[in-house]
Amino acid sequence: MNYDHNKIEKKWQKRWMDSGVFEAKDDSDKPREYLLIEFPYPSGAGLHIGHPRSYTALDVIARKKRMEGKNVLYPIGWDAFGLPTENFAIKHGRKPQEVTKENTDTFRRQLQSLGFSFDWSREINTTDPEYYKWTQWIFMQMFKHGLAYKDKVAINWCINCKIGLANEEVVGGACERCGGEVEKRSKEQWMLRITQYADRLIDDLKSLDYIEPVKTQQKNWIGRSEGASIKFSLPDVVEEEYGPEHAQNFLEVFTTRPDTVFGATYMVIAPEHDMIEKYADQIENIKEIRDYIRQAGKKSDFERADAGKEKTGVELKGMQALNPLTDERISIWVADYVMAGYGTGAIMAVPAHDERDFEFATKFGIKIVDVVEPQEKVEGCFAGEGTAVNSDFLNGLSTVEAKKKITDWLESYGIGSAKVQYKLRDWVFSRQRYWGEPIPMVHCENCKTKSKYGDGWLPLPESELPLTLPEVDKYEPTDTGESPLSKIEDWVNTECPECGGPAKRETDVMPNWAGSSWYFMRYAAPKSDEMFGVNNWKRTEIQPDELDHRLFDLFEHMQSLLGEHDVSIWASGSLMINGINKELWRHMHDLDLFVLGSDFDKALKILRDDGFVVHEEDRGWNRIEKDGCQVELVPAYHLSGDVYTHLRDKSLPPEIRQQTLHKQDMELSDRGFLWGTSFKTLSPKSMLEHYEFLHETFPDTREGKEDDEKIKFLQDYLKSPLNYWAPVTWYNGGMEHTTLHLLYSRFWNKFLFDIGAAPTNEPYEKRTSHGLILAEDGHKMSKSKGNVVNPDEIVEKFGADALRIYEMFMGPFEEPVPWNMNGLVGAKRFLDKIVGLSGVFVDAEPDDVTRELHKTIKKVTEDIENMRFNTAVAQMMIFVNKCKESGAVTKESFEKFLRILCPFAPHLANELADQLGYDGMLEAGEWPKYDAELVVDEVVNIAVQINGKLRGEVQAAPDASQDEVERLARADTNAAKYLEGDIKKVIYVPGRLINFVV
RNA sequence: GGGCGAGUGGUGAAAUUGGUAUACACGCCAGUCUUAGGAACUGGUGCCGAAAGGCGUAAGGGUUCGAGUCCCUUCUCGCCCACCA
Repeated sequence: MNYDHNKIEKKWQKRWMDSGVFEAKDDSDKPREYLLIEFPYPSGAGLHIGHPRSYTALDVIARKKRMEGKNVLYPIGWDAFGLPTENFAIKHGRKPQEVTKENTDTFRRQLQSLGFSFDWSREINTTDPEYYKWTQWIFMQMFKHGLAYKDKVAINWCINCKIGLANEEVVGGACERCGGEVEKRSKEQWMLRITQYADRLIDDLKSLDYIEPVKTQQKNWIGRSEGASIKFSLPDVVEEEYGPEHAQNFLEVFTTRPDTVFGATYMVIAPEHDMIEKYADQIENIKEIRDYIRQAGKKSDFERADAGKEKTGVELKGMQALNPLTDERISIWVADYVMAGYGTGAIMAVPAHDERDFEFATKFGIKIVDVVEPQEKVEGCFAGEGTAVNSDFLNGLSTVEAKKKITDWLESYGIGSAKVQYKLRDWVFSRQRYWGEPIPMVHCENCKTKSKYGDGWLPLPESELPLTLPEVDKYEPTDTGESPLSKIEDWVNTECPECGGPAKRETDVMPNWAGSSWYFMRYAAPKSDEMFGVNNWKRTEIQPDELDHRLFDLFEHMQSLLGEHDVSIWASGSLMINGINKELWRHMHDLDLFVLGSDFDKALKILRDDGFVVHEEDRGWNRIEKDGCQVELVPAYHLSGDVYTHLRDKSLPPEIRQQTLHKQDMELSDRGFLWGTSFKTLSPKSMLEHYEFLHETFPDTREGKEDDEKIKFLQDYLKSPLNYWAPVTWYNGGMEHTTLHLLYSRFWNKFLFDIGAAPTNEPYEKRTSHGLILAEDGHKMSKSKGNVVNPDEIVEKFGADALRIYEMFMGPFEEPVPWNMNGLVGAKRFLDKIVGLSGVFVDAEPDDVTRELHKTIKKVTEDIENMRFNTAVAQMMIFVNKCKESGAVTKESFEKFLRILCPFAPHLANELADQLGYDGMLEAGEWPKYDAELVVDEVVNIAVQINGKLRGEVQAAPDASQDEVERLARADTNAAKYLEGDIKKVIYVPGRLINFVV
């Protein structure tokens, strides 16, 4: 029966909006559930038919979870800064602000027409100054913590877009956005030190419920490899000519196979390597080398990376290196198969055990020495693991053993050390564009030497945020690479926040990954002026005194000393609370360090050797002094699961001074990073308990009094919406964001956690991914191909419910599926059939209809949780077919069915329930439960097999005994024919089959 | 070249994870109806065969009473990365 979808869909959308049923409460006795989809970029093209796939999926989950009694947050917003809008605006001579408003209006209307249960009261927009105020605030914190820095780097420059691109935005040597040519340019850029978080970004994946492909892609992207760095000396360099600063002339390389160093018969440096110009006088064929470098520079990364092409290179004449193990002189080559950006930009080449080196050595006739023997003989190059040969004291060792031994050896002679290397690079954060967040930094020549930050760059005072984007008439980028903002003089020229003198603003803006790196937090408190603080807590800027500075330096010095030796240190509780209250400096006086138990003696030795005075105190405590600063060092027996904290008051008995924090308190804790320093951060909840404990036990001590304030802060903090909602419980999005947005936002979240602004170490507990919707021709939908499906037309003709049902039914959620208009017709037909059922009800329905209903409830309930929406819809179709077939269903059964239909087709389900006289909205009702006894059939078909081949079928109860089924099977005339010989064995699977082996 | 994923009717796909292969839907064929609609309804629809039966999950081999599912070899397609030492 056909129904007027347009009329009923509008009606219910209005009711949902007016009643506010989908508005989440910041405080509730119900369990919380935070469901998140990637907020869209409101492009001028309008909503893509692929958007609703992800949105419907989580909408189904959100609606079901609400009916199951959860307090659900399912928010929506706009990731609205970015190039396409800016380019469109330039082309049409309009303001990006206006274009963005139009686009978001269209998107909002389109999304609302699909009936998603978003909490529209929390709608956010990254281009809203009240929003980007906090994006700027976060950047500023990063700067203050040394994670944002300016650096002159070779960047990817898109000639067409006139913009610097992150490595990730260069696809196959071309610009990801416009497909245009990309060249290398050197420019001062703001960089974010994401590499500092590389280890944690990998290690913390373990505890997360992300689908495997996401985890492996992130791991591979970060690309951690463990190996060693080795210094090869350069015997030909004449020391006097290069002065004392060059007394240590060597070429350093990184290798994952230090065990093969005996087979290193030559070395290769990247064309960009600085030793070429440094030793230009020494190199006899410098002209030839420079020619080669020039040619290599002309090639794009893409051409250079073309693995199929033949290797090229030139030998440096007049310079050789010394293999420290064989004492042989080996040649040095420049070749573009070695890249400047990875490791040291130089390698030791072991042609016997590396395919690239093998190819190169074969071409240029360089000696090849086998130093690893494989298990089985192989031809040519062998890159695997085996047994060391021709390697002096390594001979006979396995690859793993040899790596360890040679690394120790290198370390003991000071010519190498174990090293971890990453593929991940720091994040180029500047864009020479207009439509982005202004970077809230000021450059003051006068403060260059005086400021604590050193290079003249100063953050704006927080009170000046947001630094709003000035409205201008012309905002086209320039050929020179200057940002459009640089032309607005009265904006660029400003006062220095430190000395009041003339200063200039930063004119680059942030990339559009910035706003999306923390938006999930903004949803928790979309209008808050105290986003990362609460109530009356004032985040006062405390000026560090001279002692603070010295402590700070000392602390950094210790860190660099210990870090070099791979000794882990954590700062103590006093620093943890500082992470939250920002009153960092005050507590620097009380700084303690925890040192990993097993490394404690080593740490002491290193510090003693460096001139620290170590006073042994009681119970393994050590006070360390240098230059008038004191730091306490405490062994933390982390490996045994406990970490100790302590009180300073020596008059107290030791067992009270030293309180053990149990492992369970540490659950939410994690290693953090502060000024390049590892420390252990407790969760705010553990901290609160800790301070409450101290406060109650020692109310009169100095710390006990201060704890009042801390406790109040933590109590407020724990009540804050951000703390309530974080982390996101389920985040669904595209695989294409795995190594960009998803990684960036994990990085920002970790940083904010470390400084106490975010309550959790990880932003998302669970991550799933949807497949693309392709065009009917199986290709990607694109305007240029003219194969784009318009969602407005679909909603108009078939209705939002039909579109939702179809998108859930079309195939497995995580797989790409081609769009098919006929499939949509089928979905509409299914809905019409339901309307047809709704007419007449019976007082008593057949048993099999009831059983089918309970099976359906069970299957739909389970399938939604596992995102198997296609089979959930199929099962609902089976139920509807069953009802039609038997022509009888009770009102009660049908109503239950409407409740499980509701997440998929909410408009129709509500309309029909309303017609039945259902009181209120289905969304406010309960999710139906199934009766476990009714989900199994009374009688099932049991297959009769002879030697595994199907020969008959009998009916029996699912739990029938083997004897009974065997008897029935023998009575089956068809099967009996095959049962004449000896029966060797009978296999019976209850409710499934019986198999006779004859 | 590396990593991940996938190959099942004419099509999108199911298959309780080792237990009756092709559920559900589309399409197609035949029929009914007329309010010609992107209609509805009924029946049929893996292949060969008149039937009995046989053959069928990319190809080949293996384990098993039994394999779409597990193991080995090969091929094809998709996505991501790509000279990462």
